[in-house]
Amino acid sequence: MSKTTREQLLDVAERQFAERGFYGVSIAAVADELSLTKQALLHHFRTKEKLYGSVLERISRDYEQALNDLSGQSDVETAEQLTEYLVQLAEDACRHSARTQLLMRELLDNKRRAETASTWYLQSYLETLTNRMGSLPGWSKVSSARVFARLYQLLGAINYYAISQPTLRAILGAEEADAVRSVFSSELRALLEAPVN
Amino acid sequence: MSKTTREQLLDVAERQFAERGFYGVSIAAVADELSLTKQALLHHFRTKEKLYGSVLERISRDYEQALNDLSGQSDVETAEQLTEYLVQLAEDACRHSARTQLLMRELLDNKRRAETASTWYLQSYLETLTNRMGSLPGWSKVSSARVFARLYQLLGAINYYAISQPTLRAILGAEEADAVRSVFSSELRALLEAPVN
DNA sequence: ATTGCGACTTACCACATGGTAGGTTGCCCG
DNA sequence: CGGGCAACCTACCATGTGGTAAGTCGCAAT
Repeated sequence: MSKTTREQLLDVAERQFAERGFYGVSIAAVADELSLTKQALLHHFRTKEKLYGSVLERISRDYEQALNDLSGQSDVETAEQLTEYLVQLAEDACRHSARTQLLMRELLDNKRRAETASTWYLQSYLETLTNRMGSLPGWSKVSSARVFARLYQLLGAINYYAISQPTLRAILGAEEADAVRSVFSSELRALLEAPVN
Repeated sequence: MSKTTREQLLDVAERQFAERGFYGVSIAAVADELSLTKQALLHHFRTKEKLYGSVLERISRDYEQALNDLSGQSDVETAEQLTEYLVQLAEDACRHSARTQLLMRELLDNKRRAETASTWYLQSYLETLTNRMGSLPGWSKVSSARVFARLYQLLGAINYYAISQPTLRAILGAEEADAVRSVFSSELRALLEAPVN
């Protein structure tokens, strides 16, 4: 049993939106990649915006589930667990670079697309992570703003690095880029363990 | 003496490209904002690509100059100087958020626009900064890959945070967002001073 | 005065885009 | 067998796009 047409369309759309952005993609181009007409696509998603929204929705579902998996793991949260989660996140962000790119674009666009659907997933995601981090031994007495600042710096480092991968490979060359990648996780740990200022 | 039309066009184009990306902007919209026709714009920049290229060129010139200012300052580089430079960079990135956004978009797009003009400014910029950091006392015995990884994480934290500003304000509310911003620099310092792993 | 030129304009065009309207086909269910 | 419906299709359209062609206007140099 193969994927449904709808899912295949979402796959292609996700990749194309990630590569060229909302305005850079035509629904005809998405449909064409599956040898369909754009009307077939419009049959599944009534408008281009709906298609884009569905792509985003699917991603946010996946993210939320990953977060739930983390939440469900245990009550006694240790620094190691959070660290490992973020290290894992970094690797996923690089592996699924299309998604990372798409979300980065969404972050850039959402001043325009304001309010509507931009906040949704980030909201609870950031909330949960901040709470987790704030309840760690070293962070319990720190202001929430400071916890959040540190967390966001880590997320920034991770996501920015993930989307930079192709560029870095071009700038540094393959071997040096791989060398960087292999030490990235351990440097990430160093940042996590850095004392509060 | 006011700005030339050409410069005004570049200003508007820079802002619009930053907000909506290359494909999201029409040259007519740029010209319209100055009450000109799109043909007036095409008179100054022969094509849309040329306009975009000119915007990028102007930005990269400014960045290079800022870097030169850093280079010229002194030979005995101290950790404090680099730290202050990065803190300054973070504040500039937030202040000139349009530029930061545009460069982020360029980073996302340059797999497509491959090779041509994407590397240019980043190349020397990263090179210089890496060398600076690598020659600091604490980093002199560390592999270049590790130096680079740490540096790139810091740049990621800075740039990601800068472009997130409007979203964060929406998610956290103005007062909490301001609170985060006021501790951001000091947390950035903490990351810089974190020991190597 | 005339020429030349930079800075614009209106008129126009080929083309791609998102979307509508109205089929056709094949399958499942009664 | 027949109705309904999902999943496509062809045909068409209004709009917006980047870009060309050709002209106007003011001004500075000869």
